[in-house]
Amino acid sequence: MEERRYKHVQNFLKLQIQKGYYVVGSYLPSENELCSTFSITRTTARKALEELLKEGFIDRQHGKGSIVRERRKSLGLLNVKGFSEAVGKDVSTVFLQHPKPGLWDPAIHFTISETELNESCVHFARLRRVGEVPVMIEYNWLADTGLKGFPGIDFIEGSFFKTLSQHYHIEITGSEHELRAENATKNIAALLKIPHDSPILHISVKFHTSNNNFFIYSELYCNTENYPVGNSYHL
Amino acid sequence: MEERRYKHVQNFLKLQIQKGYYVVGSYLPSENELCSTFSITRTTARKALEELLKEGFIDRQHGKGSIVRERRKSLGLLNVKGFSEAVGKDVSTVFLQHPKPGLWDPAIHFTISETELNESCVHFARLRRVGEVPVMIEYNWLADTGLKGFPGIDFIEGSFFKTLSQHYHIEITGSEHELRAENATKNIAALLKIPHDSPILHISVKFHTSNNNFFIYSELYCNTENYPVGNSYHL
DNA sequence: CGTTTTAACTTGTACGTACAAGTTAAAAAC
DNA sequence: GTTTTTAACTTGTACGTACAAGTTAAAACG
Repeated sequence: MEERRYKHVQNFLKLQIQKGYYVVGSYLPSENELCSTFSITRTTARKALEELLKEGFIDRQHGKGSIVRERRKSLGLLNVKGFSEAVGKDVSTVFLQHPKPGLWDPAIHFTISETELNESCVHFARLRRVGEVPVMIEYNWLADTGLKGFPGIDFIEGSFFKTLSQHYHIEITGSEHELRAENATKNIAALLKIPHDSPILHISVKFHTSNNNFFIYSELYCNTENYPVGNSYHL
Repeated sequence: MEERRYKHVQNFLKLQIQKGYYVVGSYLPSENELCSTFSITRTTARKALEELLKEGFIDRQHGKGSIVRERRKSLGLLNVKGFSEAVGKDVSTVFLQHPKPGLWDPAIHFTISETELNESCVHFARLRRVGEVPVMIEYNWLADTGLKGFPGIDFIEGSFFKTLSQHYHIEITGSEHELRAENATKNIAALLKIPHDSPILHISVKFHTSNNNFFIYSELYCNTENYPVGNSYHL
């Protein structure tokens, strides 16, 4: 069975974007250019671009072209409000634990499949601050299969997802969340520099990726007193 | 300027679904049927159906047809896990305040536009329980313009959104959330039957609708001890 | 009667054409 | 030199055709 023509063009362009040949804000080739370079009709070229639009890689502008965009914004991911995308970028991230092989932790709230349990896992933890104030602790686990040479490389622009995309061409395709309000444990309270038993927001996340059967698990602990967690969804 | 042909078909089918002429699980007319009834080509019929798919009204199945689906599931809305969609449906909702004209409440976290402030608003509040255990309190506000005869009608299947869709053909098109972990106030604690100062999850929501400039504001207070709040997003 | 084949449906992909509509920069008019 | 017009691009809509591929029930076969 042969790969669909539109799928071929779609994957070609996606790879170019992932590799950084087209930076955010730049324009992809026009529909007619794609037609001649791939020997296809506009119907097929349009279908490929339409799919990239659905996946959140591009925006399309009538009369102008297809513009590469920050994909993260198309995902309904939770984010600390006024964090990372905020204007005042006095935001810092420190590693509590650099990526390192380890064991699947019982702290993970989502159910881990048999296949994953049989593999070894990589763990890392980070603390995120606004100014000098710590606002979030983030524990992450993932199966270390397929990501050759992973624990040992630096994150591109400090972003794990960006590294996953550019180095391994793996994209986030979805996520599941579980939200709980809890009293901070002694450990968490100390790291967030808040009184013991302060209310904190505990978020358990299971990220789905373009690589089937490969998931990323995160447990987040947020001090929402000054920086609430935000989320937005639009059709 | 004339309405686009595909848009006409799209809106026609959408209205049929909203009015309940096509129930969830039933099939829409096939592409070829749409072609003959509307005197259009398959390209146009497909475009209309493709749009309904994007909006979450239908699923499409190769070789079978377009099936009407529960739209809620396509929206990245927060929901109480094991609630409403759960198997054991011993779930109940009681009104703390039936829909009634009132004032815009300062408890609303999102900014309310000038236009909205100049209009009067409708308020209602509900308590949701699993068995005998209260798990969530929900305060809602909306501008009462356009929804003629609203405060006074019963909710269809107890759902405000379903009522909005079937009676007024207004759909939820997106939402913004702000999440906070807080200590329960005396009032909230009493309603949720939990000790004063227990940690609760406070969610502020601004729903966007198909009716531009019309929003719904909610403030939710959840006891997540036994029923965490869930959310899932898929491409 | 039970199985296999066929035929008639469905949606999916891909071809080609034509014109509408938004954008932009060069050419023409003033 | 400034403004207006035009022309050359872009994407959007809509036409029509053909075949591929998934689904299902009736027809043919054993």
